[in-house]
Amino acid sequence: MAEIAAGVVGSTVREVLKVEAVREKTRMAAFEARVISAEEADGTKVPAHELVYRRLRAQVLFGEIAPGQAVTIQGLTASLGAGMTPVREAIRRVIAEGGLNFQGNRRVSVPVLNRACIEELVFLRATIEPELTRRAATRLEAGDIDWLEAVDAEMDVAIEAGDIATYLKRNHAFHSAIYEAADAPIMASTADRLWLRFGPSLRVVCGQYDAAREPDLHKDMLAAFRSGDAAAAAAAMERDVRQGMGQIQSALIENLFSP
Amino acid sequence: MAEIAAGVVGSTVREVLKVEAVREKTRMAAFEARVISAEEADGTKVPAHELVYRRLRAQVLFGEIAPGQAVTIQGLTASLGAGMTPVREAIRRVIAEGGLNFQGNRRVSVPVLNRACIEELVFLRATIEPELTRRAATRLEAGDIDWLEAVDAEMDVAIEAGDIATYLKRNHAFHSAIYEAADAPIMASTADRLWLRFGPSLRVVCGQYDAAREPDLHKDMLAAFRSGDAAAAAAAMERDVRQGMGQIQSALIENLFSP
DNA sequence: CTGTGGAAAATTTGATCATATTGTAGGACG
DNA sequence: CGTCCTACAATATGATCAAATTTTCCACAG
Repeated sequence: MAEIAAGVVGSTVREVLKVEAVREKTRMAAFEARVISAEEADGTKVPAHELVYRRLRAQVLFGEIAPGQAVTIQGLTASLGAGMTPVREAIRRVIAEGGLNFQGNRRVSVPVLNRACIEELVFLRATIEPELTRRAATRLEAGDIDWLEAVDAEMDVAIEAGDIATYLKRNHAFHSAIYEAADAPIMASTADRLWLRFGPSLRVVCGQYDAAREPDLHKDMLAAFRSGDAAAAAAAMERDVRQGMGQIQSALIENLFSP
Repeated sequence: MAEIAAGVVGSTVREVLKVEAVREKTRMAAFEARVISAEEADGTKVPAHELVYRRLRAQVLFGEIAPGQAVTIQGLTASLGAGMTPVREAIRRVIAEGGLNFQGNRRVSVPVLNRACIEELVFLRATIEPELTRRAATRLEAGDIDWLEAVDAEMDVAIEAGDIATYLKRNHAFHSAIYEAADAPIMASTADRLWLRFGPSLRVVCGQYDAAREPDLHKDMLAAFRSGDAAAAAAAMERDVRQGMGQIQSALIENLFSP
């Protein structure tokens, strides 16, 4: 065990992650590369603690670490090839964002959603995200909407192909881009933090429900953006939020006694 | 400087803070001691990084560090007598909560509010905090309301005496207790994080406006709690939020060009 | 003879620190 | 005015200590 760890630690996190960072020319690829790459878009170096944070956050957000599963410092130092200090800082950040739970006995794990939490999340999301959408609607330019449409199309392809990982990433990218466009950093970070709470459960839901049967509210939103109808876009976002959270709630109620 | 730091570092943060923790029998004292003490209420030890975090958070929240002022790791290791690792983790946590700003050139400072931020905060607070109050109203018991009333009374005394530090702490304690009583952890943590954003500016406001001239909405809230009128309590909270944020906005507009 | 309970050792994991390395800012110098 | 240099602060590592969990093993009752 010690020998294995020593072997991994030999190469820095920067080198390990550089290999993964497949740089492409499309905007989407650049968007994803930002999570993994050792360099920022402008070429400045990204510190290790930041890289570890982004990787860890993505792992939680996209359900790579299952709800209830424990996260250990030493496990991350081994799997990411980083030192203890950066890993520690990354974990603390994600805990502060609600993506991880700090149990009293100094154990850290991914929180498990219960019914009360879902109700809270529905209230918060249904309040904040439509407002962000309303603001974004007045600021999005044609090129931005084109990109949103492309992301949404990639999402549909992923659904068709049963590629859950890509579906989750594109779905988040779609929403996240709208929040960024709203030019309201506090609300955007608040909304993004909520995603960290229900993200881990989304993957569980995916296998259970046929999303294709529900109306596609992303399309409504895009149409509203095109016609500059902020109220309609906000309304579509609220329905999208309620639809998604409803699916999580249904799935969790069924699985309530079957972990 | 190095000599001074060395002198302080000799004693651990635990010992330094233990001295400050004047344990009393009143609930308010216990409430405050929790921030500083080296032991939890049940006697379990609190790790240094947690203590540093609480201290730092309080310093930001109550304006002991002014908006715009820089925060350095080494400064905190010296002033709190802790090692670098715990300080580092605490800073990351507060940054993740929005109480500190991580500037690209690896500088950390207390963010300065601008008009756009205040508008965001008004929207979020005016949405979330009344909802928390509504929930709290159905759960607060007579003893809890008694305590809230006592805290509010202490706040009035502090205002009368011109003791801004105590005023800010009691005001926060009043709101914080309501949020905790709402039994909605996600919403409560969201609301508490927002306080971290405008807290530093509250102290600036205090010197400028005569709060006594505005209607005392805490009293309305308490009356609504007593009569079990959740809607009235929520309405009072919303007015209280708008009143407070309005004062900040007025003060900042005046001082806009006079730092 | 076997299964259960509990205590103690062993292992894993977390917390903290001292120190080496790296990057940045601001001043000195051409 | 731009470039280089120095001092300082942040980043990152591995070592060390402490806490908690897991495993092991033995005694004893059934």
